[in-house]
Amino acid sequence: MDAFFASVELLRYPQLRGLPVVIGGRRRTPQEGASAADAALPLSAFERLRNYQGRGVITTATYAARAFGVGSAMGLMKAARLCPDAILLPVDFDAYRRYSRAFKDVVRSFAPVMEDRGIDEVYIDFTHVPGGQEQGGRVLAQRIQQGILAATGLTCSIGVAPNKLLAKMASEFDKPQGISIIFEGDLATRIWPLPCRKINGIGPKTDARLQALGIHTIGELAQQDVAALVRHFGKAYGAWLHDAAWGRDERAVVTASEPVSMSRETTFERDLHAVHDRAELGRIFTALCERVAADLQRKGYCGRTIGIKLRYADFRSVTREQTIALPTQDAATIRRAAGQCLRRVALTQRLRLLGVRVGNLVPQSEVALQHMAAGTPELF
DNA sequence: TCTGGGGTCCTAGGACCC
DNA sequence: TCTGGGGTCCTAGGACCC
Repeated sequence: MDAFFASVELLRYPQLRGLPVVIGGRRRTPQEGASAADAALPLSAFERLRNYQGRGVITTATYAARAFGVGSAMGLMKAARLCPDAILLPVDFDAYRRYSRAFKDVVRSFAPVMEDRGIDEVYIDFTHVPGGQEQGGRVLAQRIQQGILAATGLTCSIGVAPNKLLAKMASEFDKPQGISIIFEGDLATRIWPLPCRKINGIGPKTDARLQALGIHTIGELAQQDVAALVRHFGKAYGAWLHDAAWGRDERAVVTASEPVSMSRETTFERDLHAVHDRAELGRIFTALCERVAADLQRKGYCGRTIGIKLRYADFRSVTREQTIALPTQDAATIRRAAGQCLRRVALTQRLRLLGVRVGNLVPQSEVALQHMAAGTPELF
């Protein structure tokens, strides 16, 4: 989806169309849900980025804002210097999730073999869709774009290719509202000139290491000896880098999967000290455990591995986890295990973030009997 | 001007078992 | 006297993605 969060916001605030708008920072509270009247709010009613104080990053920026050099993951204070007049909107995940479901429903109505890749992205297997091969897939891609636009008012960009790796790259060739089709024979002309960082799976760390080796483009990566890549990056990742540079990817489109973990974390408005701010930290900690427990209950899962995450003021992170005998979705049980984890870390430095995670998940239907047998149905 | 929140997967060492 | 070869599970950290 094109600038997904920002595009959803523009649907309810059409008066912001064409203006620099960034989404980020504070979460929208339920009382702040936009009403029909908001569509007519005067521009002066919107908060400007220059007035923002505090922590937080941009999750999405409109294309008008991107022209100022602001973009995803950038700190809001930095963005405020680049574009002080930009309008700042708090995130509203409930709204984005509704639109996410809506566009995925449209996709599935055309092509049922769809893999969910988060809130604004999917992979689709066209192979067996009637008419999917017309004009190399362009006809079906156009129909999907039109269907999504009609159902949601949102635009998207589609890449069509022989595999997921290339399709993902192709989807970024012509944003917004583009369709790009890549054939195997296009590798040298359309993929190899791109920077290595464009490969989904090469992040900032690997990119820096590649650059240090004098490898900047995918074509340069492709020319490397596999053995040399394996020496530098390990057996599995080195071989994968070479395959990726040659456009090789055999992964299937996976239509269903079970969650592995659920977590909640929060960055404090100011750094907190374990002793000095003990009461406040304790309240936040318990609330995080309750939120994870509520998530598990709502989605029908229990987990055996309870963990915490801390981020110190200097941004170092540590994690601790503990695996308990029986999977749980009970807030007090999670709180107890997480509390034991917390006792195993040094708390002399100020903290900026605290998180609670439950892993090793199993569907709750598989757990009830275990707790009955153990005589602990209340901890289930 | 410090840098969100929710995830997945991988690695590597140690415990423990057969 | 020093020393097998699997295998699984647990833990901590890190890279990466949306």
